Formats: sequence, C-alpha cells, structure tokens
Amino acid sequence: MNDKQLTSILNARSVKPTAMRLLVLDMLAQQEAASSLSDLEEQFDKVDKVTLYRTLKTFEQHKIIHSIDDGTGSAKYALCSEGCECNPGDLHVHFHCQVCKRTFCLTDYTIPAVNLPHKFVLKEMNMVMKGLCEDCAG
Amino acid sequence: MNDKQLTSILNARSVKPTAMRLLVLDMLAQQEAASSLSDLEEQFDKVDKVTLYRTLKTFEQHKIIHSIDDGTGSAKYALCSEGCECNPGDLHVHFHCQVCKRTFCLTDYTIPAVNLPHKFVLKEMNMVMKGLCEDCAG
DNA sequence: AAAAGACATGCAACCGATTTGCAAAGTTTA
DNA sequence: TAAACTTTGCAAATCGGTTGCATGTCTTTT
Repeated sequence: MNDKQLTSILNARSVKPTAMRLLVLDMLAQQEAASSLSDLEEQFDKVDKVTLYRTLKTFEQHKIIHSIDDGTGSAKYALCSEGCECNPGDLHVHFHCQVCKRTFCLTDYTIPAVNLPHKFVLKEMNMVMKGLCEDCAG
Repeated sequence: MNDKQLTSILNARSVKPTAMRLLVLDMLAQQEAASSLSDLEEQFDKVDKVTLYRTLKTFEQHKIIHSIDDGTGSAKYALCSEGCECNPGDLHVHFHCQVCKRTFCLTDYTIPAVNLPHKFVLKEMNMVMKGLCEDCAG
C-alpha cells in the first residue's frame, strides 16, 4: 500500500497521519497473521515500545485495527476491514496455530449466533479456535 | 458439600485430599461465578497466593476445574462437571458481565461448530460472550 | 522408632506484558 | 512568534503469573 492509501485510511478514521503511524499501519498491512506488540517491536528494531503501544491503542480506539485475545497472554492486532464498527455482527473467528504460534483472522468465518439465557444482553464476543494451521498440518 | 463428598471428588481424580485442597475445592464449589486467583485469595485472607496457585494448577491438570480466559487478563476457574475430559465436545460458552465483572459458565450452551478452512485441524476452542448478565440488565 | 523418600506448603524473588508519569519534540492556532 | 496541544521517548511502576528453594508433613522402608 502506498502512502496515499495509508494516509486516507487514517484520515477516514480521524487519526492524524504522523510518520510513525504510517509506518506502523504499513507494517500491519503487510502481515499475513495478527501481530503482537513485541512482534512489531522486533520488525522495526528502532522504535520505542511505548510509542508503538500507544499507536496501537489509538488505532484500536478508532477502529483501524482490532485486538485479538488468542489466549497466549499477549494481545495480537490486525487491520479491521473497511467500515468495520467492531460490532458483534462484524466479528469473525480467529485461529491460533499451536505449532507456528501464528494467529489468523478467518474473516470469512463469522461467529455463529448463540442463544443466551433470558435477559442476558450481548455486547461483544470472542471466539478463538486452536490447533494446526494449514501450513503446519502438512 | 461435606468433606466426604469433597474428598471423593479429589480421590476420583487421584489428587491427595489435603486440608488446603479440601478448603479450596469447597470454596470453588460454593461460587456462583468463576473465580480468579485473587478472588480466592481475598476470600480466604490467610493463604499464600503461590500455594493457591499451585493448588489450582493441580486441580486443572486433573480436570477437577477448568480455566477460563474471559479476556480480562486474569484467568478464572470453575468446577468441571463430573466426568468432564475438557475435550472440544465438553466445552461450553462463557459469559462475562461488563458491569458486575463476573464470569459465568453457561454449561447448557455448547459452543456451536464452525467449519474451518481446508486442512486446519481443531484441537481447542474458546468462546466468550460479553455484555450484561441477568442481574445487571435489570 | 529412626531414616529416607516423596510430596505439599510458604516465602522471596523473577518474568513478561502492559500501563503510567513526565519531560522533550513537533504541530497547530491565535 | 508565542501559547496550546499533540505526539514521542525514556524510566519506572503495576499486575498476573511463575520459579527456586527451604521447610514442613506424611508415608514407606529398614
């Protein structure tokens, strides 16, 4: 993705396109799997972890990325699809490979509806499947 | 539950019924919602956190309890149903209330099946719903 | 019963991920 | 340009989870 495209993603979400942010957004856009804070930190090797952290928080608040709790103890981040509002209906399943440790967004696999007990109100949902990804299943 | 019942649960899973373990198991059995390590620590007020931690680990390994990752950053624990083997088929949905912060096992709500992409192998699953529980929805 | 072994408990300290405080640098606005 | 605000960088705290190691307890063996 070129700078113009990246900038317009940020603008669309009212986030000022600073150099740092464009860099991080670009990096995220290149990833096949969701990235943790430390994944990103390693890839850049010159950026401050806290700045990275705050950049991700800003992105998350503005629904540029969503965070994924895959149960490994470190949050992963991945780009939201265009116009995503992170509502239960927008949510997809995530898959964590126990071998290569990568976590994928299965964007084509929406979380199936579950009836809740009477009176419970659903706001958010998280569904993570774990096992072997296609590369590791062989 | 009386001591005899508690002891037999432990024996059934080959865990030596020490005083500590009976105490913790009893406490867990009394809970309506899943408990974190610190929840339990507060309830007892005289036990060492590490001992509690190791007790829970032992219980978990022997499938007396299961741990729940509700996304809050602290693991919750709840009793397994009798004979539970913690296989994907045994799994139920969990619900975390964003108001009262309690996490419940919805044991009657099994996790719906999701087709995975070709070649992916499923080993484990986690599904957490978040929102308002019946008490907080009002 | 004494000694040996095995497991359980308690305390201190560490670890990794995340978060906060605060000062410095960069931008925007009056 | 100066004041006001935002972003960035570094240090350090917090928090949940975990390990090492000494001590205590219980069981088994001699």
